[in-house]
Amino acid sequence: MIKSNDQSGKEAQILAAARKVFQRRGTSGARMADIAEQAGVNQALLHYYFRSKARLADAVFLSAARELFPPVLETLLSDAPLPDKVQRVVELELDTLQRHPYLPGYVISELNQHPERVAQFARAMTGQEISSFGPRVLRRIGEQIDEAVAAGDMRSITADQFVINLISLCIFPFAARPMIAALTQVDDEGWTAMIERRKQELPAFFLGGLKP
Amino acid sequence: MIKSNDQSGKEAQILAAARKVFQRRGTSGARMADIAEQAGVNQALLHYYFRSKARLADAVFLSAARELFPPVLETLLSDAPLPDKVQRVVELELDTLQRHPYLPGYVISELNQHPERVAQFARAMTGQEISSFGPRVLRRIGEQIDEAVAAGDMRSITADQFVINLISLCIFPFAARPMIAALTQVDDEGWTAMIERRKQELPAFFLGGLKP
DNA sequence: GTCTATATGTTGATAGAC
DNA sequence: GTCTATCAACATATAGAC
Repeated sequence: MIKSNDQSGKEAQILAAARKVFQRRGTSGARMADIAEQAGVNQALLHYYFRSKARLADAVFLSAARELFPPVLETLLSDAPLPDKVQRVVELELDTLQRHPYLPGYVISELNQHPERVAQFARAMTGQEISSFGPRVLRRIGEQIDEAVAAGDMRSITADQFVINLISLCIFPFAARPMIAALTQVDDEGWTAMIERRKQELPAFFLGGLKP
Repeated sequence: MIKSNDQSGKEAQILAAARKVFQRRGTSGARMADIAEQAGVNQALLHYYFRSKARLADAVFLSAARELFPPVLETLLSDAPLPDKVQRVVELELDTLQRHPYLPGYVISELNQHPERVAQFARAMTGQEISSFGPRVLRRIGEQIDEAVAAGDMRSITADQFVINLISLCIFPFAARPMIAALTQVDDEGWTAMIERRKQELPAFFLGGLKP
């Protein structure tokens, strides 16, 4: 009965509020006062639960990083044929990002501005060290590429360029949404429509780029 | 003889230092003291020349935004055939970003975290309003796509998806460099090599994705 | 124009009542 | 566990000498 009075879920409220504020303002731009207000609690309570801004920021970053990549990496590691994987990754990622539009920009900012985040990111990819996971994915994709190339179904491409191209096409539009929206002059509805079209067209575009 | 004593170029020194610090730390993360130190001048001098941190940050952002996009947009607007444009944009952008690796992450951060930047960005695209420039580029590309489709050289694709795909493939790897480097476990040399390969392979990949 | 010294304002964090 | 009040540290900005 240690945290008896926390059925109200203050801790969860705080974390949710922190997610919102950190993702919009970045770690340095976020204010503890704003988080407290957003959570509807007193600022002192943030420190009671999370001790410091840095720790709270760590918690938020970790959960964000875990949301962004592991599902994709697991899909890429599965036994499905390559074209199916592409199809699934596009759907999975675009769906996730439509629900969490600020995630990519936030993760990119953090990773660029706070070097220590890189190691945290690596650990967040899975329980294990990235040293095993990243390369394992790339090896698996590489094998499948080799098969497809041997069968005459695909031009040769390195596994890392394959993966980089795929996630670039999925994630960048969300990270750069303000730019793109300005350039193409679309409002929120137009944006949603554009993303929906993208879900359908992207797999064909991506796989077409690899035809022999 | 108003700024007689500025042949030493203190103002330029400050701006250069500010660029460096803002691009690495973001607007909120950057410290005026760090900029002063980096520039080798006193902190009061920053205010003498730029009045406030906000104005200095504006100057830096503007120059960064101007470096990132206008050359690409002008290339896309030119009279060259579509495949040539793709080739040129890839070279141009990858070269620029190799020289300024932090640019994409910085611009993305700013645009996501500071809403007022969006309007500044729009103006920075060219002397004119983006309201004329962005759509003009898209219209021109759209025409060329239509021609290629009519000639049976290309699958149909909207002009905005065309441009989004192209800049995604060029810019994202730099914005997400820490992620990608962690995933693929490449060091600085490996990174450079990967980008060089990319310059050669990307145009074919991109155009291949549009074959009928 | 450029510096030192200092004022002013924020912000993260703690003490202590309830 | 949760709050109010307050502290200590830092960051931006200004005053004023040179």
